[in-house]
Amino acid sequence: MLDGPIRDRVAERRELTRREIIDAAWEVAGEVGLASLTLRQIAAKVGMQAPSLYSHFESKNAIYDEMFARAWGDFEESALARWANLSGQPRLAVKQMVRHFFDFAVADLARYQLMNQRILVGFEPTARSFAPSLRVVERSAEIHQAAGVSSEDHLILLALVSGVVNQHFANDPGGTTYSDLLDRSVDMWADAVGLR
Amino acid sequence: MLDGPIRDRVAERRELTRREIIDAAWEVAGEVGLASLTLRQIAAKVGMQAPSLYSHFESKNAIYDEMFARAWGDFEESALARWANLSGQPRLAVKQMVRHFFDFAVADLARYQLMNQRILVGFEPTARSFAPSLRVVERSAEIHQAAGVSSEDHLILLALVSGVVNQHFANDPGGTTYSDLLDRSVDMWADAVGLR
DNA sequence: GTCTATACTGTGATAGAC
DNA sequence: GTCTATCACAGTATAGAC
Repeated sequence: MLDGPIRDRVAERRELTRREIIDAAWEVAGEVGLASLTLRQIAAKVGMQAPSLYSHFESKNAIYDEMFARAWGDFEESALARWANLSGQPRLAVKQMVRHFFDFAVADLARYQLMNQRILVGFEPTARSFAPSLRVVERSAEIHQAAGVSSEDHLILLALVSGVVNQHFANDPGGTTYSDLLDRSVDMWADAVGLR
Repeated sequence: MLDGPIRDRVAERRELTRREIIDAAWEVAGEVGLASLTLRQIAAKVGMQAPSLYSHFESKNAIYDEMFARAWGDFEESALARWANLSGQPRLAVKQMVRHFFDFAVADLARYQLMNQRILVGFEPTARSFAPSLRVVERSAEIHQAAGVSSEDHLILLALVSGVVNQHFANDPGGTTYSDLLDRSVDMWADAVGLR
């Protein structure tokens, strides 16, 4: 006999379908915008009728919630992996963290809006979906505190980076203007807070 | 006989009604969010039936466009008035400009979203409505150039300020966390660019 | 210029057959 | 679990009486 827990093929299949739906939702969001995405569009993309989605998600907001959780979960995963071996030079380490966030944010407008802006009116992420986001900010705060950065200055760094991302999307999406400005921005901040 | 052009009472009345509608639209936007505002809600607020709005605006986007123009027009008016007598000390002058923008932005989320973020999917401001926005940025660039600030550093300042506003709305709307951080943020930037 | 009436489309969501 | 059929409602927009 085989050891270990018995695989639950039904649950696995269900989870796979949920993932398919979320992937389709991201595709649609990229095409028509996060706010104008409709259940019918998602269903069409995944080869279902719209009502069938309700076998997998109890509402449209539940889909948004899963998208939110997945987006922050993905970022957390990639971030924690990188942050485990940052440069020993604090300034360089910060630049690495910032660059990673910038690249991740800029890669997908809809995802960035869902993760970091309040553009969906009726939607509030559940506590469960919000958890990865909290962990990432917390971990970033710890790293900066260890480097001697005050919590206020940490907030300013986050504001600066989010601002550069915003300006990128607003004024030069697809261009490199703000990507080119990123390192200088961080240097300014690092100089001011006295980071080696 | 009286001199001067004859008043056009009809046109005046029309313009007044348009203004009433835009004011009502801002009220509704503040209540339900910029994107979920409906013509029926605006009409109800102004004491009309929804179709009657089409006597004054040719579409919903035309209403958004007028809101956009009015918002930037208002900011331009108040900004140019202040910028005419800025402090002679460059750093203080920048702080005054930034503080004014921050206060204006933070006073109204819906207005800020319309002015500075792309949250409405089908909407693009017309060239006419976009003009005040361009003039403001242009004037700001001139002032900073006169103070010896490079155009790159000017862009970084704009990013920084927009980032602080964003973090305010995202993390502490109604609070003073980011308002309190604003001066220190600008000082960091001013130190880095060597502003007196 | 404003009204009533209405057209038409699209939305999220539900019921029940299979 | 997916389907068809349908609901109730809101969306923008137009026609025509007054």
